[in-house]
Amino acid sequence: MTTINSEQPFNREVQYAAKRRAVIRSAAGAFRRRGYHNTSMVQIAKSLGLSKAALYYYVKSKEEILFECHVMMYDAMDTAVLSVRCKGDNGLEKLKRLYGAFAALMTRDGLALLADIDSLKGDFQLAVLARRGKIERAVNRIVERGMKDGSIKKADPRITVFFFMGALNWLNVWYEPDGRMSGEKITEMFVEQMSEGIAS
Amino acid sequence: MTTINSEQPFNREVQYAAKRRAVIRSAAGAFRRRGYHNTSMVQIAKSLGLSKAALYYYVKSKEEILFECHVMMYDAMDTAVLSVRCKGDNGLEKLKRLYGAFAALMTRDGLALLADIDSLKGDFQLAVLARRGKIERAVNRIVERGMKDGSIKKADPRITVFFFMGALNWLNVWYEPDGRMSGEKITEMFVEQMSEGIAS
DNA sequence: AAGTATTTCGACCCTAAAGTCAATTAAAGA
DNA sequence: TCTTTAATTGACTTTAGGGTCGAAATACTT
Repeated sequence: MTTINSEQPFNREVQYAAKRRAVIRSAAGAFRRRGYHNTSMVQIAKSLGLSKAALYYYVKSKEEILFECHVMMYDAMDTAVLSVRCKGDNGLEKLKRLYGAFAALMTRDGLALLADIDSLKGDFQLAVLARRGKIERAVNRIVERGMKDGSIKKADPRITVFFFMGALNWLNVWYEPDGRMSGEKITEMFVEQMSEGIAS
Repeated sequence: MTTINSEQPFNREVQYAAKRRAVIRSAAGAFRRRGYHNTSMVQIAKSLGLSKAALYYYVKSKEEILFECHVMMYDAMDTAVLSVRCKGDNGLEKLKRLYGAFAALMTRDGLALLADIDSLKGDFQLAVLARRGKIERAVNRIVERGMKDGSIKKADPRITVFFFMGALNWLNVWYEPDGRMSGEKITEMFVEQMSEGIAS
């Protein structure tokens, strides 16, 4: 049973999981570029050199792929929130680092913050809404903290957050990895722009 | 032929055009709320008290509806650009008024700046891309002008425009006409936020 | 090499929803 | 009231694309 292989990275489960992740990531890119409904399972399959049927060996449904795309992004965002929380900067500094981390997820890691939440039904949608709410609250908390400690100018935190998170979302739509401007540069400029708009 | 009726607003052509516009507007709202692909022709029809077949008396296809939604918005934006151009303010003031006008189109007039451009094929898509480009260039020009006259701080104008236009786009997603905050208030705060981020 | 488990595929099924049409109803004009 | 044209419909056709299945291929184990 438990041979030496199960300790190595190339046992069955690990490979299965890796391929599954590849499916999700590839689909995420296609969804970002063309949208969920304009991307067929056949297209996703072909871009991986597979047939459509093979896809269903790794995934239960197209909706599940979309769900996992969201989960992947929110996992990464949660991590970013965690990594920012501990350090002892003021609100603005925290927010700048967090915002930069978010932007980097898109420009560097190829993740996408998909808006397509209405294409998810029932529990899938509820779960994603819950995670989005969690992130939103975390960002709100940092902004409020910044308003208290005087590093961020006072305003309605919800609108402030909607504003610069909206800008980030739009990045999904127009950003092309091979564009003339590098992801790092864009990230940097976004942080700058956000920060200039809210610093007191 | 040309009876007195054709001078009145209730002749045939005018009514036809009005109903057609009603179809587009109603669909635009549904597209904004649930997305293009999550809205069926039957839903659009029922929300107007019509059958699906009747819809096709006013419209050639679902894609045409989406196209007209875009056109309606870009017409309104073009008008806003025109109305801002003549007056002799500096770049920042022009931009503030334009941005406010854009936001008002969404919060007051129920128009939507739909992102769903990939659901349009061929000439439809080309036409919309052309109009989007035109608006983008107009906004860019104002920003550049503002950077020249010193009212807007120097930076890459393209990124700057993407940034605050993205925020505007995101408004489509979260704004609900019956929400706790009024459209006027939101518009005002958006202008403020944008302006703070770019004024020199 | 044989046997077993995993992975992949071609061909098919099924359904939601776009789109059509002949027939009916409502409205306008005489 | 009769005629003509506009507006609307129920019932139908079509199709894209998600999802299934049993068989074939490939990879692993002994």
